[in-house]
Amino acid sequence: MPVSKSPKSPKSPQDNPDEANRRQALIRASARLFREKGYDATTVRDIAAAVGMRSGSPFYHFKNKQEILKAVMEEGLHQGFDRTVAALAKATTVQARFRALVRTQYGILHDEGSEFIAVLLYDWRSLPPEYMQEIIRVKDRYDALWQETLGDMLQAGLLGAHVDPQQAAVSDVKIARLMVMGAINFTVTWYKQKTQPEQMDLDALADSTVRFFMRSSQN
Amino acid sequence: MPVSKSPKSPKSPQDNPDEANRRQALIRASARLFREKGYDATTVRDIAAAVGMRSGSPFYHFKNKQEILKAVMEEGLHQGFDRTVAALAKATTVQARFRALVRTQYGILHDEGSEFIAVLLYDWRSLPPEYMQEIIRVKDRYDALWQETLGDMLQAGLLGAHVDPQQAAVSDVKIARLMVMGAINFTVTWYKQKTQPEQMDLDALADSTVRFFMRSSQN
DNA sequence: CCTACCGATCGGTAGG
DNA sequence: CCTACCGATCGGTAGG
Repeated sequence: MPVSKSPKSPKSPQDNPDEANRRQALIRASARLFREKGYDATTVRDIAAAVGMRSGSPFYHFKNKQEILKAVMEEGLHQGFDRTVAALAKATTVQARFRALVRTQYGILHDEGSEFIAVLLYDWRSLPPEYMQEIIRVKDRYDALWQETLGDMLQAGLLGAHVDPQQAAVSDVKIARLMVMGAINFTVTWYKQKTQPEQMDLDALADSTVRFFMRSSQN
Repeated sequence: MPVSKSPKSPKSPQDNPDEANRRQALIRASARLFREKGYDATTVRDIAAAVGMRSGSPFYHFKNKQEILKAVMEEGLHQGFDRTVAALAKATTVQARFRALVRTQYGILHDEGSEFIAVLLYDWRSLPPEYMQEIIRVKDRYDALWQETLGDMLQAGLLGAHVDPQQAAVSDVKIARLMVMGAINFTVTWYKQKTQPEQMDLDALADSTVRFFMRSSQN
């Protein structure tokens, strides 16, 4: 029995490749718009127009606007996780892993077409509470990638200003992660790419960041 | 010629103390609501209700909703500036000035009734572009307070992981400020006070932050 | 500052 | 996925 050719069942988006593509297009366009104007200030009509649909059609792919936000955040966490794992895999030393984490996070936050995590950071409050748990669970796995490397750094006395490796506590690792990731994530509020020629690019920004946080060996 | 007792001229809010009070009440209530739900998700009706007014009455004090947002941000910058200057005045050493900056900023961000700067950080995008210039000018003076102390710290080799005091460049100070303030400001996204008893209070958070960023003398 | 209201917009739906 | 639409809400105003 051949599968019907007309896409009439939105039950499982993965079933029909065309439908999955349209769904992905909606997620990408939404991420861009949310990042630019914010979730609340972005209209379903804006989203529809961005992918060449009419105003009611996004609801064929998503139950409501909040589901779109959730999908954007999930996409961001999955992409971010994958990119981070891939970057870590290529790094051999602790220092290299740290560099990889920093540089990758900047890419995740500022690369063109990579607006998902910025949306998560900006519009977390707009996510319905019943979705938060689910997102947090994925985010925890993400944070764990950092926690491990930062813990190694602390124990080797390579991170921060003057933490004594001997008495590095668990809470120190957590604080270190919150400070380092906070500093990096906060760049979503001020860093603009491709504006001026003298503008720091992401490589330079990552270098400066690593230099600020990481102790050099000969110190 | 005696001044009319009935408040009928909203031209200069400072003229009538009652009017100025109501205006302040609106700003404070708006800050709390914006901080909680975001600017877009907060209704003028919400704001009015929070101070016991009817839905149209806030427009007696403000031209429109955006003016309220601007007023909230201005209030935050002025309060923040004053608190920071006062805190710095009491500090004698560079280290003490750094501690003062960090602890004060945490208070500015998380004290009850001090939601203004958090709103500025969260809802910057919602501010009409024509107001941004004005706010940025005040913010620059604010940042300058940090820049000076952080510059001294860098030159004394007291800040960050391994910056060589001999070759500290101007851009290093700026990066240092962006990293330190970024880490602190980003706490608006995760730090919650008074939830659990084991929850770090602001003093502990400030201590951890200082310990992470500042080099101790005997290092 | 209230009453009474309006025009516009927005998320969402029915029915094909 | 489109057409056609609706109910609700929202920022803002007139007139006192």
